Amino acid sequence: MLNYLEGLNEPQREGVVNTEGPCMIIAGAGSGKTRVLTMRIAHLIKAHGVDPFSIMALTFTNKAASEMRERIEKEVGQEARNLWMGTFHSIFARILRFECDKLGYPKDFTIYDTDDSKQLVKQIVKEMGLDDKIYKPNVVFNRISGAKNKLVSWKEYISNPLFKADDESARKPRLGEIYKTYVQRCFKAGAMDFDDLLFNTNVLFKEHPDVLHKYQHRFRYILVDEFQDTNVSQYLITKKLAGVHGNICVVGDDAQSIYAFRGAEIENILNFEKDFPDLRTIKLEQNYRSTQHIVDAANGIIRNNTGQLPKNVWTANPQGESIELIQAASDTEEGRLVASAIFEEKMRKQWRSQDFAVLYRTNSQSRSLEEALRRMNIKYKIVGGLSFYQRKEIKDVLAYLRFAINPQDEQSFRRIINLPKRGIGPTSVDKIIMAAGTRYDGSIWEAVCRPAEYLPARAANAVLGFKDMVEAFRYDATRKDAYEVTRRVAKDTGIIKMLYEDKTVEGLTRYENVQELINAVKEFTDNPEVEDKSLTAFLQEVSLLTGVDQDKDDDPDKVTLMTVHMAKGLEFKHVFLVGMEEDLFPSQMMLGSRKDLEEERRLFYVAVTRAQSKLTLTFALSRYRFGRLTYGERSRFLDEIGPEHMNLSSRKVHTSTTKPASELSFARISAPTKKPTTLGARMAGAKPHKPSEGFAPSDPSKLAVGQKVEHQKFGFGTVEALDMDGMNKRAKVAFDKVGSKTLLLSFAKLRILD
DNA sequence: CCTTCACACTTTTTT
DNA sequence: AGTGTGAAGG
Repeated sequence: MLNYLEGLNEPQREGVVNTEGPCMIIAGAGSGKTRVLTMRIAHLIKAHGVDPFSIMALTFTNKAASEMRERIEKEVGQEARNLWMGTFHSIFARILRFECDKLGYPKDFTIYDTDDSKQLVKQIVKEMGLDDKIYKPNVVFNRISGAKNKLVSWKEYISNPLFKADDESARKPRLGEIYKTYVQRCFKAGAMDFDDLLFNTNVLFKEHPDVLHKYQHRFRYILVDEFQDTNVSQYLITKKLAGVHGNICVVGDDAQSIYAFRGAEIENILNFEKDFPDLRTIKLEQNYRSTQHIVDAANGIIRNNTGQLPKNVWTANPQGESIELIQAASDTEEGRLVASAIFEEKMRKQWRSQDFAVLYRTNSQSRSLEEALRRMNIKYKIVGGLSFYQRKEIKDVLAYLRFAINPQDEQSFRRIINLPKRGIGPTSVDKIIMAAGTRYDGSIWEAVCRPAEYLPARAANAVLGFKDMVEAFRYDATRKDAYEVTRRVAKDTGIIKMLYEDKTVEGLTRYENVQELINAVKEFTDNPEVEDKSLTAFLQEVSLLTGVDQDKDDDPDKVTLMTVHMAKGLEFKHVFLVGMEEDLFPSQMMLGSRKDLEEERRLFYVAVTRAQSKLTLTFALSRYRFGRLTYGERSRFLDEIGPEHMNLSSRKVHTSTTKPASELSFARISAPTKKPTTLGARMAGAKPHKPSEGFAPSDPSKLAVGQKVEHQKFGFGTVEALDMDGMNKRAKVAFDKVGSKTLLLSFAKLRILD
C-alpha cells in the first residue's frame, strides 16, 4: 500500500512521511523536490485520510501546479481535483472573490495586469502635471509594487520619513502622492493589480479575524513550493494561515533564488526558523538529474557567492561529456552554430528535438536563434515572451468583455471607447473621465449614460451609441455563456470587420488571433469539467494566465527556446546556454552591487543545472544590440567553471550548408540602403502647382468617381474612389503630377472641372 | 478628428 | 530593430 515510498532515498522519505508540524525542505537542484512534494500530498490523502479540501499547496507558476496535480491524481485519483493548489495569486484571488465585499470591492472585481497598471501610472503622472522623464511609469510602478510587497500602504508610505527621504534624493518627492492616487483609482475602478491580490488578502486577514479564523481552520496542511521566491506579503499570508494547525511545509533552494528584483526575500528562509522554533529541517542533496561534470561545475559556480546555506550537492551519475564552450564571431553565427550542433547531435545520438533547450538571458536574443533553426528546418517553440493574452488585439476584445462585466474599469474603458474609430477623440475621453470624477461620483458608466450633459451633440451621440452597444453586451453577459457573448462582442463592435479589412500580413495575423480567442472561449464553455460557463468565470480564469501556461501544442517534439528565468524547474537532456558575454550575462543592469551580481550568478547556476547529460555554452564576439552592432567579450562567469569540466569547441559553421559568413555579414551591414520615401520622391520632382485663375472649391457632395478635379496644391487629377462611411468623408484622387492621394473632404479644397 | 512622419527609447528577468 | 509619442498637415 505504501509502495510509493519505495525508491525514495532517506531524506526524501523523511520529507514525505513527517507530515505534522512545521517543516522546511532545502532541496538542491535536481534532488527530486517535486517528487517529495507530490508524494507528501498523496501520503496525506492516502495514509492519513486527509480531505483534499483542507490541503493548500502554493506554487510559483500555474504550470507547476497543474503538473503536480496531475502527478497526484495518478496516485490518489479524482480526489486530487479538490486540492487547493495553484499559484499564490490564483488561490488568493479565489478567496478574495468570496470575501472582497468586506473590503468594499465589487464581487466581479477586475484584475489589472502589469500593462494596465503602468498605463494607469502614466496617466496619473500626466494628470499631476509631472515630467514622465523623471517619473518614469516603469520606475514609479516598481516602487509602488515594492511597497505593496512589503505591506506598506500608501498611508504608511506617505507618513514614513524614510521613504520620503529616499524619494527626495531620487528627485521624485511626489511619489507617495502618486501611490495614493493609484490605489484610489484602482479602487474606484473596481480593480486589483497582481500585488493587490496578496496585499488585500493580508488586509482581509488583519481586519477580519473571523475570516482569518475560518480559513485557518479550513486548511489543515499548507505547502509552499519555491519558498525562496516568496516575498514578505506572501510569507505573512502563509504564516497566518498556518497559525492554528501549524502544519506548514516549505520547499526551496536558496541557491536558486532569482526573483529578488520582484520582492522575493531569501531572508524568509532564515526567518522561518525563528518563526517556527520546533522546525524540522530536511536537506535533499543527492542530484538525480545531471552528470558529474555538470553537478561539479554548478557547485563551482555557486561557491563564488557568499552566505549560501551550507549544503553539499552530489551525484552518483556517470561523469558524462565535458561542458562544451563555443565561440562565435557574431550573434548570427552563434545561432547557426547552435542550430547545426542540434542537427548533428540529433543524428548522432538519435535524440528528439524535445530533448534540446536553448536558454538565453533576454527575450530579444531569440531572434537570431529562431532564424537559424528555421533555416535548418528544426522545429522549435518559444516559451514565454509576450503571451497570447497580452497581444493588443486580444486585449482589445478582452477589454470589451471586462467592461461589460465591470463598467467602472477605467483602463478597459480607455482602450475601447474609440475602438474601432467612432469619433470620440482624446479630448472627449478626458471630458468623460472628468465628468465621471466631478459630477457622477467617479462612476464612468454613469458618465457614459448621460453624455449630453457635458459633451457637444456630435460626440454625445457617439457615446450614446457606444453605451447602447455595451448595454446589450451587459444584458447578454448575465444570460448567455462566455462563448456567445465573446462572439457577439467581436462581431458587433466591428473589431472583426476592422481586422478582416486590413489586408496586411499583421492584419491577417491579428484577425486569426481574434478567431483563436473565440475558439479558446468555446473550448472553455465546451469543457465538461467547467461548471460555471459565464463570461465572469472565463475572465477570472484568463486574467491570471501567463505565457507559460497555454502550451496546448499538438506536436510536442520541438526544441524549446526560453529565458533562463522561465526554465526554472525544468530539465532537458541537452541545454544550450547562449550569449555568455559580459554585460549580457551578467546583465549590465546587475553589475551595480554584490547582491545583484550574486542573484545573476544564481541565475547562471539555475541555467547550468537544467542540463541532464550535456551542456553547451556559447558566446559571440559581436552582436546586434539596440539595432547597432556592438562588440563583447566572454562572460566572467565562464571563468568560474573549472577548466577540467570544459572544452573549447572546434565547431565551425558548415560552408556546404550555409553561405560564407563574409557574404552574410556583408548583406546585413550594407542592408540599410534606405530608399527615399515615395512622397519625398514625388514632391522633389514636382513643381508646386499654381491654382488656376479664380480657383474656388466646389461643393464636395457633388463629387463622383471618375470626375476631373483640381486641387490647390496638387494640381489636376481624377477621382478614383469615394469613401463615405464613417464621419469623415474621404476621396482618393489620382493626380497627374504627384500620384494618388487620399483627401479628407472636410479639409481639402477641390474644384470640379467640367 | 485622424493620419502620417520623425524621433527617442529600449532590453532584464514575471505573477 | 521595433514600438510608442509628439507635431503637423489633411
